[in-house]
Amino acid sequence: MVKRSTKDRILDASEVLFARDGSGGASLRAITQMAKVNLAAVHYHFGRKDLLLEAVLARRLLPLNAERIRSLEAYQQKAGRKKVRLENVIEAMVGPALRLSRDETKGGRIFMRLLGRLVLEPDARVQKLLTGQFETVLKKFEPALKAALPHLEPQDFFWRLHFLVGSMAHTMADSERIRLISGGICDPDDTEGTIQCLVTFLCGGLRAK
Amino acid sequence: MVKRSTKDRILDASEVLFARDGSGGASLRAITQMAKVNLAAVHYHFGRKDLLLEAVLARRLLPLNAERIRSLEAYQQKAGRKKVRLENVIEAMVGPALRLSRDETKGGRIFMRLLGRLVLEPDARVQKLLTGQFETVLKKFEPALKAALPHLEPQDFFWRLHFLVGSMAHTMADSERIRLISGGICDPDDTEGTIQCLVTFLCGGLRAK
DNA sequence: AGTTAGTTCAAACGTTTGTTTGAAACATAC
DNA sequence: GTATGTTTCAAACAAACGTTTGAACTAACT
Repeated sequence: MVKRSTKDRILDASEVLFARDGSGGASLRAITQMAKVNLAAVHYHFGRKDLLLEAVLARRLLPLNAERIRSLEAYQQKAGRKKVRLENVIEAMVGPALRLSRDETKGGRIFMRLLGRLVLEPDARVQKLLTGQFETVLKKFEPALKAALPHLEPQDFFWRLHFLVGSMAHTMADSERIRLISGGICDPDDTEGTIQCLVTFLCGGLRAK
Repeated sequence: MVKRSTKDRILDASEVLFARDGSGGASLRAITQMAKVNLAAVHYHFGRKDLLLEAVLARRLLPLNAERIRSLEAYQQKAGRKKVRLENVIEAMVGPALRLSRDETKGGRIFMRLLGRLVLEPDARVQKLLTGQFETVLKKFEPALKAALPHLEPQDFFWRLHFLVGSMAHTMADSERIRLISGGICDPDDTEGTIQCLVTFLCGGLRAK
């Protein structure tokens, strides 16, 4: 076990505590205490509290979106001249996200909870960051999605995209409630099963007349 | 214009500021200032800050869930001996919620944003309150839903219910992003249109093979 | 008018907050 | 080994926080 750097230890602790207590609720003292780091180290490495939050986000989101685009391009390559099946487009969109949300070595549930909370945070800085990230992905996916759903009116197209994001975000962020509500029947730790279940649901909804 | 009571003014302001800044981020000083009320009035009327939050929630959630159940029972009555159509069950579930989320005289968007934030708040007290509210509704809806979806395995049933909640919550809580992302094509202020769109999507997803 | 219960008020309590400071400790180069 | 730039540290800062207090006000009933 290599000793992690001060910077990484701060990021790890921030992720946990921002997710648990909110970006406003988590105090730098709690963070530095958990990270076993001096209080002033935060300001030395990140400047201000909100810049620390940005760093926590960027660490996970940049690789995630790169992976989504890589996955879509792999499906496109495999399809050759034909258009990619809707199931595959959706899998490329939600699969990497859900796998990340279950990968505890990369923040996993904790990071997803944080993300879910930030989506509704009206802070302009956070919103710019999130919307920017999402639009990059959307730009890449929009053509493939429209090709797979040629019968959809533009209005329905965007609404259903919106509903898709909702289901995905809720499934990523809230992985334990389903176990409780289903009385143990559903197992959120079965990542690939969950993905398949979600893809089926979403494709059904997207194709609905 | 009748002057609202101190208690109501506190609830109104709390709703706005809890939604904007989170339950931890909103200070009692900001709330009482917006409500044009003395700081100590909060403790006089509600005791503690978290009891104030509970009161804000109860004011909207109790009538909402009553309305959902009333609506489902109306459909059941109309169906007589036959089982209620899936479209109607879903409408009874998401319709009242979405209408509330667009009714600015009853908190509207603001309250929904608050609700969305609280879903991911790990505070045990808040979770108990929310899960309790949801289970009351679920108990009432479960038979009708299962009857309308007889082919579904229990596991798929609960997962899809989970996805439904995600789409619904996201649509209620985040009403402006869709306008932005769709480039103005989608209008979240068209409440009934949104409901119909969402019901179609959800039924498609729920029925998917 | 006098009494009482309900409500509002300004002021203060002790904590905790994000941020700053300047010195100490560390590593790397010459 | 001394000098240089980077990182950590304990201590302090003003500001904001939730909560408490006791007196002042209001309205209703005797």
